Amino acid sequence: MDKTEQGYFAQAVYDIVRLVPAGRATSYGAIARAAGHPGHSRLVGRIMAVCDSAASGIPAHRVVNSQGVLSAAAAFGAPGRMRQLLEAEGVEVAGERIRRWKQVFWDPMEEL
DNA sequence: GGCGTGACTATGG
DNA sequence: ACCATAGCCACGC
Repeated sequence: MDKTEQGYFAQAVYDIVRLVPAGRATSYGAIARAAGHPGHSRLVGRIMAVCDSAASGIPAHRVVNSQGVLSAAAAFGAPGRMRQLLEAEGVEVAGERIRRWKQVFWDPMEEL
C-alpha cells in the first residue's frame, strides 16, 4: 500500500467514524473491513492516533478494540476523558471496558 | 535491511 | 476472565 493509497484509506476511515451514532461504538477491525482493507486494523489505529478529534470533530472516542476495551484512553489527555465522553452519550463503561459490548457495537458494513 | 514498537485480532490454555 | 502466542502492517532508528 503506497502513500497515496493510504491517503484515500485515511479519508475513508474518517468518513466511517463520522457515521458512528452517539451511544454506539465500533472497532478498528470493523472499520478496516468496511474501508475495503481487512487486515489493516493496526493502520486504522495509527490513523486515529493523529486525527486530532478535538479540532476535526471526529468522534474518535467511539472507536475501541474488538473486545470493547478503550485501548485509546491514554491518547485523550486527562485520564478518564474518553470514558467520560462515552458515558455522556449513554454508554456504560466498567473499568476500561464497555458493558453490553455486543449491543453497543455498531458495524459500518450493515449501513451499506 | 534488521529490529523494536504500537489507538489490532484470533485463538488456545 | 486473564494471559501468552502468533500473525498482522507501517514507521522510525
